[in-house]
Order: sequence, then C-alpha cells, then structure tokens
Amino acid sequence: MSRYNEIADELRKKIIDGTYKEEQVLPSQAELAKKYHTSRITIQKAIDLLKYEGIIKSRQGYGTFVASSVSRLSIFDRRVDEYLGISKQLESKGKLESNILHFEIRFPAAIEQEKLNVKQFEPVYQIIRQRVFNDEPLLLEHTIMPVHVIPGIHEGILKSSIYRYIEEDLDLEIGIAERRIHADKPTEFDKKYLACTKLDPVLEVDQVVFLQDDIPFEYSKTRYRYDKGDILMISRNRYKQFD
Amino acid sequence: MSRYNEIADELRKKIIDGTYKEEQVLPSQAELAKKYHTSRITIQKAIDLLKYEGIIKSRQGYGTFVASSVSRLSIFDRRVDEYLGISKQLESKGKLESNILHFEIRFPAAIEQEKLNVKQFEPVYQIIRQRVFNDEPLLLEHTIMPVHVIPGIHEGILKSSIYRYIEEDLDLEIGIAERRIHADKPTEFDKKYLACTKLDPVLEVDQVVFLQDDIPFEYSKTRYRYDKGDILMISRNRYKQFD
DNA sequence: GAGTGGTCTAGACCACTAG
DNA sequence: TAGTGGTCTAGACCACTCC
Repeated sequence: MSRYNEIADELRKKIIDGTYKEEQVLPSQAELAKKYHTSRITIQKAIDLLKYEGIIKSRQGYGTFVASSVSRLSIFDRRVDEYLGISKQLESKGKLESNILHFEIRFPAAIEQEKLNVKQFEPVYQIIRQRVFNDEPLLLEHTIMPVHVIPGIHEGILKSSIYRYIEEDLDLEIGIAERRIHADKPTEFDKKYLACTKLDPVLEVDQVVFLQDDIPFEYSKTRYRYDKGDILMISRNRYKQFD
Repeated sequence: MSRYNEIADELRKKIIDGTYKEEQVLPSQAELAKKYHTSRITIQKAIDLLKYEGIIKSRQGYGTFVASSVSRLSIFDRRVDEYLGISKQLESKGKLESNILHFEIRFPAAIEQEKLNVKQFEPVYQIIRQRVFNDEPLLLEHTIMPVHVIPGIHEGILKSSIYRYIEEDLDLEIGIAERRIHADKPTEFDKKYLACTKLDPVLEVDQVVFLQDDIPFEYSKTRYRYDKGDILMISRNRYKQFD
C-alpha cells in the first residue's frame, strides 16, 4: 500500500466517522505533510483521490473541506463505488440477512468466458444470493467467479463476505470495476424473490470487477427493487463534443 | 486550462478518433514529456485523469495502453460522465431531434431553491425537452436553471446546445455533477412522450451540475426508455468496511 | 540489462482568499 | 499581507516486464 493511499484511507475514515464534519476545513496541505512526515505532493495525491470520490472539495486560497453531499443519503442509497452495495450502515439500522439461493461449480457459458477471460473448461462458481432487510427483500445478486482466481469459496464465506475473504485471506488487491446500469421488467424469479408485481420495475447493475493486476474475478448482475434506494455518484463532465 | 488538462484532452481525442487503437501501447511517459515539452510529473497527471475515466490502463514495466472497454458500446449506451447523454456518435447514426415541450421562467419551488442554492424570488428557467432518435422517443429531460447564473437562454439555444452556450458564449467552466440513478414506473407524461406502456419501466437520472467555482447551475431529471441503452461507468472500489 | 510505470522528495511560482 | 491550494520542475529510487 502506497503512502498516499494510506493517508487517503485515514482521512476518509475521519470523514466517515465524523472527526471532520460537513463543510469543515481540513488541516492545510502543509500541516498534513508535517503530521504524516511526508511531502506536500504526497498529501496532494491523497487529497486528489478523495476529490475524485467527491467527498471533499478544495478552494484556492481558502482550504480543503468536507463536501456537503456526504450526508444527504437515505439508508438504502448506495454509492456506486461501494463494494457490492450493502453497507455496514444498513446493518446497524436493522436486520440484514443473506440467503444463498444457489451455489454450484460448473463450466462457463460463452459470455462468462468472454467477461472473465477464462477458457471453456476452466470452472467457475455460480452464486445467487438474496439480501433481505428487516424481512423485506432488497436485492438479488447473480455472481460468476473463476475458481482458479478465487479458490476455496464455500457457503460459510458466502454467508459473511466474499470481499473480505479475497482481501484478507487470499491477500489480493481489488482494482477497478466496469459497470452498466439499466432499468428492466421483473422476471418470474424477481417476482418471487424480490416480492414485486409485474408493474414494479427492477434496477439492474451489471459489473465486471478486476484485481489490481487487471485480472477479472467477478461478473455479476445485481437486481434491486426500484423503491429501495438510489445509486449515487459524483462525476466530472467531459467530452466537449457532446451536447 | 492547465497544461496537464490540455495534454489529457489531446490524448483523449487521439483515443476517440482511433489514432491510438484498443490495447495499443501509448508512447512512454518520458517520450510524451519530451514531445509536449514538459516534465514527466505533468504527463503522469494527464495520464492519471484518463485512468480515472477508465479509457487507459497502465502496467508497470510494460506501458500505458488503451483500455479494451472503450469500444464495447451499443449506440444508445452513454457514459455517465458525458454531458447530458446525447452524443455526436448518435447524431451520426441517424436522425436526432430535440422537441421543446415546455419553456418558461418562474420562481423556484422549495426543492429547487435547495438544490440550486437560490432564493425564493430569484427566477429560474423550467425546460422540458424530448429527444427523438429516428422517429422513436429516447428520453425526456426536465431541467431547472437559475436565470442569474445562466442568463440569456432562448429557444434557439434549447434547439442546439445549452452546454455549448455555457462554455463558449458565457465562457463558464463546468465542474462536477452529483447524480442519482433509479428505476421508476412510467407516469402519464412518460407514456405519452416516451411511447411506453404501464409495463415499460423508466430509468431516471437526477443530477445537480456545478460550475468550476462550485455554483450549481442545473438541476435536472432525465427519464430514459428502459430499452434504449445502458449507463456505463468505470469506478474504483473503496470502503473496506463494506461487504 | 534496458526500458517501463509507481512513488516520493525538495523546491518554486502563481492565483486566490481572508482579515 | 499571510496563508491557502494549483501547478510545474528536476531528480531520484524502486518494481516490474521484456529480451
């Protein structure tokens, strides 16, 4: 872990736990450099990360402060860059359950071979999980993972956290994710496990997640009830050639 | 415009127009530094921007190359960080029309006052536009803008491009956007102008867009037909405390 | 071994904000 | 005027890839 990443992690933690409150000005870059025994450039790189995430903003001549958008969230809202979307915050607000509807090892379909860059006879896990919050279905997660990239998955891990297993037990670092979001009509499966009618739309997030070294390890589709929270993001606008 | 931004723009242009093709390795940072008469750090900052956007990737010891995800797009897909979502690419693939359904100046409602940080008696524009592609309705755009921030809007501008007016005529720089995405049931208005039935869901993107100096200038809701393309994004995962 | 990107340093000048 | 963040430079060492 690089120094600027560690510093970004610490600052992020302090923002989330409220040490630095909304609109509050952080110590100056010079002070932070001194505090963390590093150079101003390294501090700037850490701050840049948090600016990209949208949780802090800077104004020249004034300072760097916590963005006000941090707190305007309903409990169901999820930031697009959160791991898989279910937060500890939600856990603390009620009862959050994880039901394994399906778990098998099989050979990958063509689309899975392409997305995960695996061969026809390299086995993958197929996992379907239902997340239930306070006895109301929240989402359905359809996940495919290559066995040789993430070995040793079993039901115990699915009941707790796959990501914790990957990062802590396998000691792998997670990189970027490519995501697609769209609205969809409910399937029969959705109607059953999300408790929705044919009039209730579903929000689907498809993603391929990569490790730091660019190896894809997860291809998943997560289907949310349309009335259980939004997906949030901060982004920079770009592409002058657009309207 | 900073040097690293200019360089990022040039590189981005070369990737989009195909000068640098998919998977192709870009010149090394040292070569780029020489070519653009600048330092390696400045080049790295430009490259970092494009990495955040997800259009290039780097591997230590190997080089920096164009990401393969750049081309896997249907013509309706839109990157979440594109201006408002309608691309020149779409224009080149068929007939794209913009119908103004509503245009007035009025006082802002409470939610609009809050989102746009304007007072009760500071007027705003209310604009509703329908975008039609090859005679099929694609999306509905409900936009609110403060008159004193973006003066001089008229129907001619709405027919072409609001963003071009803001950047080129008013010479303002556009900053970040806060977005929320969710699925919704169609309203009567949607059914009429998106040509959908009560069984066809709608994908809504709500956004507040800011200028570089943090002044909000647009609060809009864009409603898409569910079968007309996905929203795409690349993101870093973060927050170790999530599952 | 030569070349690549990843990281970090020390130092500088500027534009902007505040009092 | 003092302090802030924005930008840029020159230089360094490392880990990694490829030959």
